[in-house]
This record gives sequence, structure tokens and C-alpha cells, in this order.
Amino acid sequence: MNTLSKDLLKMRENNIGKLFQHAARSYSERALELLKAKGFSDITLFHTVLISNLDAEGAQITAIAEKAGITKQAMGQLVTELEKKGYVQKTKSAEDSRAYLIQFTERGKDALLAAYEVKVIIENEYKELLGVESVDTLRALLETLIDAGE
Amino acid sequence: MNTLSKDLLKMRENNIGKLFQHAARSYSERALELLKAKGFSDITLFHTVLISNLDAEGAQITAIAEKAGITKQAMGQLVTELEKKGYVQKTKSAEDSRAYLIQFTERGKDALLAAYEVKVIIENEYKELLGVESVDTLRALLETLIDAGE
DNA sequence: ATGATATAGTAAAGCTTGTTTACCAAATTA
DNA sequence: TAATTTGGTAAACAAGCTTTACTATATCAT
Repeated sequence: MNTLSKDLLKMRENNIGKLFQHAARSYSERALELLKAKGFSDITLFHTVLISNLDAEGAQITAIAEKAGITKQAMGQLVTELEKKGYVQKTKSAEDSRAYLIQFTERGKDALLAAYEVKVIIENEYKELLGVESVDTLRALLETLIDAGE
Repeated sequence: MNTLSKDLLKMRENNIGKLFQHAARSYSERALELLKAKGFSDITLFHTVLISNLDAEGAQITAIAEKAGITKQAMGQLVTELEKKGYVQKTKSAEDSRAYLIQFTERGKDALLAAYEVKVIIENEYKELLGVESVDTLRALLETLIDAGE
């Protein structure tokens, strides 16, 4: 069973995992492109990890980190970067003097709104390409797979 | 248009890009788990970039790199690592004395076979979960999206 | 109230998965 | 034969993290 048949080699192509990866990258690149077009060229997708996990009331670093599924150190770094760029602000928490409250600045809110618009644009592009029903199907299938994997 | 409504915040959840990412990670983790169970615990998914882009006849580093879509330096590093682990061998090319021929060792062929089996196992798991037709649909939709993105 | 423990956050080092820049040697082309 | 291209290596750097270790504050048990 050790000889490598040509057939086997041919069948290596197109595993679903790779399709997921390519789709993810394709989405990311498009999203970044659109975000740039809307005037947010200093944000990377790394930054959107924070932006998309912070809510309007603000939250503590540890809480956002947990929600985002990364360490608090990594989130701390993100906060520092986005604070420098003027998207979030960091104030000492009134209730807990160890903690900080991270909140959107006005520019941060603009970015969140833009991110949302980008999402809608891309989904519409998908709908044009595949049809509305197929996009729903795609989403449902992905969700089923992801839920099963946990 | 600057106020952040709760509704908007709610709608941030579940963008398709994230679903792609999660699905990709879920696939990767399962693949690695199965590969480990088959006795290949010293390979990471990074390594499969080489394994899945090398064919039975062997090829030059630059050629594999181009196929894999990474730089030749990165591929060179991969080759070095997998050579150390005994999965590939590197011999001087007869035709071009600048070049090397990278080929699978017996263990490398075993790994390739195992990788193929893993792929089949995961696809069967997906078919059990979603049904055969839906897996085909999923694949077709992903391929359409990816093709359009290029 | 006090000591033990948990939690919020920071700091520094290291890892993975690469890229960029710079280079050498051999091959090809002019 | 000179100029350019190609195969490969080396070293430095970068993104996007994690691990380990630490400080300061808060909470819990006694």
C-alpha cells in the first residue's frame, strides 16, 4: 500500500478545508479594500477583531478578549494600537480600580458603521453571484459545521 | 448618522467571513487530530503546504513554492524542516546544477496517503452531518465565490 | 481584620508563518 | 563574452499571536 498512484495524487486537489481558507481570505481582502475606500486605511483585519467585539457601552479588556477568543495581552496590544489611531479611548473604571473601560471614540463609531456597511455590501455581492437563497443555505451549512465542531 | 443604534450592533454578529474562518479552523483542527491519530504527530498544517503541493515525480523548490503561492525562501525552509523529519529528500538536479530535486521519502509517501485518508474521513463526517447533496452544494458555492474573487 | 486567593492589566520573550532585501552561483540570452 | 535571468540561501523583520512572569487591586474565608 505504499506506492503512490497518480489517481491518488490527483485527488488531493480541492479539499474542503482549502476552500474554506480561500473563501475566508477572499472575503478578508474584499472587506479591507472596501474599508480603505471608505477612508479607513489605517485599520487591518487584526484591528477589526477589537472593533467587532466591542459594544456601544464599552467593556473591559479582559471581557473583550474573552469574547474575541484571544488572550488579554493580545487584546491589550490591540487596544493600545487603536487608541493611538484614535478609534477607542481607555479610561479608568469607576467600579474597579484595577480595570479600564474601553469605549469607541466618534471615529471608532464611524469605523464600526463602515464595517457594518462593508459586510452588507459583500453579502449583496454574494447574493448577486449566487442568489439570495443560496447565500442563506451557505450560511446555514457553515453554521451547522461549526457548531458540530465544538 | 453617527449614533450607534443597538440594532446595528446586534447585526454585527455572524458575518460570512467569520463563518469561513471558523469553518477553516474547525477543519484544520480535525485534520491535525486525525493525522496525529495515524502516527504523524510531528507535522503541522504548515507542513502540509509542502506535502500537498509536491507530486510523485518530485519538483524543484521554486516550482513547489509557486504552486503553493508562497516565496521560495519560505518553501526552502519547509523543505529543510521536512527533510530533517524524514518526509522528503533533497538531491542535486541532474539537469540544472543550481537546482535541487525534492522528492518524497517512503515516510513522506505514507504521510501523503494519510493526508488523503484524513480528507476522505472528514468529508464523510460532513456528509453524515449535512447529507451528501448539501456537501456538494457547499463545495460548489465556495468554488463559485472563490473564482469570482480572482 | 487578616491572610489566601482570584482577577485586571502589563511586560517581555518566544513562536509561527511567513515577507523583504540582499546575495551567490549557474544558466541562458544577446 | 558580457549581460541578464533563474535557483537557491541567508539574515532581518513583521504580523499576530501565546506563554511566562509579574504588579496591583479586589474578594473570599476564617
